[in-house]
Amino acid sequence: MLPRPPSFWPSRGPDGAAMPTEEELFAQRLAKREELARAGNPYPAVTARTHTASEAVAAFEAAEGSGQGAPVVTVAGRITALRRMGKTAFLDVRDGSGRVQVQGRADVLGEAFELLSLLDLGDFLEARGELFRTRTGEVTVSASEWRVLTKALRPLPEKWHGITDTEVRYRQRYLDLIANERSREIARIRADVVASIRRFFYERGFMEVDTPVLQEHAGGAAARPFVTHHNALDRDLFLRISLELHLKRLLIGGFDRVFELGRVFRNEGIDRRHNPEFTLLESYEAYADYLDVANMVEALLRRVAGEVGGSLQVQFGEHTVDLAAPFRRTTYRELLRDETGLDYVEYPDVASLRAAAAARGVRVEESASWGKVLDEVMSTLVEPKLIQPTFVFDYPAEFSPLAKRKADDPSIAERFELFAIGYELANAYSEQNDPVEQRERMREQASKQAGGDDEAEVADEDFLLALEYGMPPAGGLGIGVERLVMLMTGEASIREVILFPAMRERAGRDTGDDEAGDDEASDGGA
RNA sequence: GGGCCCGUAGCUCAGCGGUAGAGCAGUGGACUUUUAAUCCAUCGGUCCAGGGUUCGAAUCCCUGCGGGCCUACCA
Repeated sequence: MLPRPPSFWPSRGPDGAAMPTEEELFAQRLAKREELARAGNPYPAVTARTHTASEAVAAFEAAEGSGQGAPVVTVAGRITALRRMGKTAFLDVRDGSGRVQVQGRADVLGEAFELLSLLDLGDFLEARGELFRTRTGEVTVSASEWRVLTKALRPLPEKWHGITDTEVRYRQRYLDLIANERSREIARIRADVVASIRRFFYERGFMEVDTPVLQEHAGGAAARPFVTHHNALDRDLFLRISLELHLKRLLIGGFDRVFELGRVFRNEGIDRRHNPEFTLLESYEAYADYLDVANMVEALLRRVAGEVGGSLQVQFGEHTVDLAAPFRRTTYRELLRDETGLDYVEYPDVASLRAAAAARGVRVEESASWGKVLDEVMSTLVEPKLIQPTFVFDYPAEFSPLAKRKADDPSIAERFELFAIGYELANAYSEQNDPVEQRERMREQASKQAGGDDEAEVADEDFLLALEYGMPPAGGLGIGVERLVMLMTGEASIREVILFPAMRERAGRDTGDDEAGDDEASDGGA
């Protein structure tokens, strides 16, 4: 359960009525805050820190090694443990670099020692003093002076079980980060993955760009968009579902290598693998085709894994994913035939294909198109088996409207998807740059949409106009960053790799209390 | 959307038809080298919400809210 908002801030007064525990804890800390304020500002703007926690420890060890005197340091951080024992106290102080112990002694601190009783776990503290090593060997700051940098008003999660309630972990991620080392580690790995991706593309001469999130048409993928409204223009706009069509406009504009790491939004369900907003990496390279892109993706994954985890053998559950060996390469038709015995060229119409799918236990909606049925067979029967990185080349052109057809077989698109640990990691094409063909394909999709398929591509006339000016042949790539991070961390849920995953709206707060709180607030001046 | 599981103190959990519990945190006390400090004492509950069954409900039933997993949907 979540803490309630401090609607009780206007204290209910010392009427002796039993206060709820949480409120009582809050009130105690508020009182300590007041008392600290009498001795100085409990929220000063500047600190006099000279060393991070880990720097302080290192400085002492260096001095020790060279026989110099013990350094005097000022450290600052959050109090994560507090051991008071009569006339001595030990505090664990944690900052972004790590932890350092601070000792306070009555004979050194005098009156300031008594004020230590106003400290709680969670407060931020600054302490200055000489470093020494305790009897148990720990490098410690012997405080000659200290002050509070931030008084915390709510208690931190319990010190060794931490916080496990998944809901609280997601809704109050800061508590999760305080309590759970693993959550901090995942966040860092994600940051490292993104940084590594950027370095990779920079080194290859790609330019990073930003394209609009609010769009007239949400194109470039098949997904339901979010709709919003622009008041001044009095017009509905869509949140983008991909980056594709704007990046291609940049190829037309003359930038040969562009990429974007951008948030996209898809109005779909939420589950272990899907979050309504997620980060997409897309890159476009002129004068390259999808085979060039495949080679690049392989290099990219190795690079990221090497930089992030140091190993090209990535553990995922019971599986070890090997990124070092050349990735398996197969084709859509061959893979499907090998895994299910279904050769789709033998089923050119929906009815027969549907029957073949049903014979293999795959059932689809009545309205499903030929491509949809095929995709369903693939994703339920084949994709989950693709644990090791596997390139699947040459998708049916039917459901690849933005890809170029193969020169020797127009029923096939120059497209590949890369799979690992059972799901799609990357999707790439030799990009369709024939404006006539592209217009036909988009119109086809648009009629599907008119026919009730609200996830079909929309015809983006502005994009088609751009295409008519000529786009160089190019290889394009899309990678779901969260899925890549899941692979790199071994996490099975996308919510673990998104700091603030989408959650339902919180339940209405306890009846009556909010109104009462508001009344008190509005009556506050009376 | 469907199925299963969960919701008890600030945190982690026990209790599962008969007076609401433990550890940690808090408060008071002892303690000048602790580090899950220790020891003594103590405060703390809308048992998610609403309805029902029952002499009696945290416990059983129904509904709702929130969460998790599975499934469906999902380029």
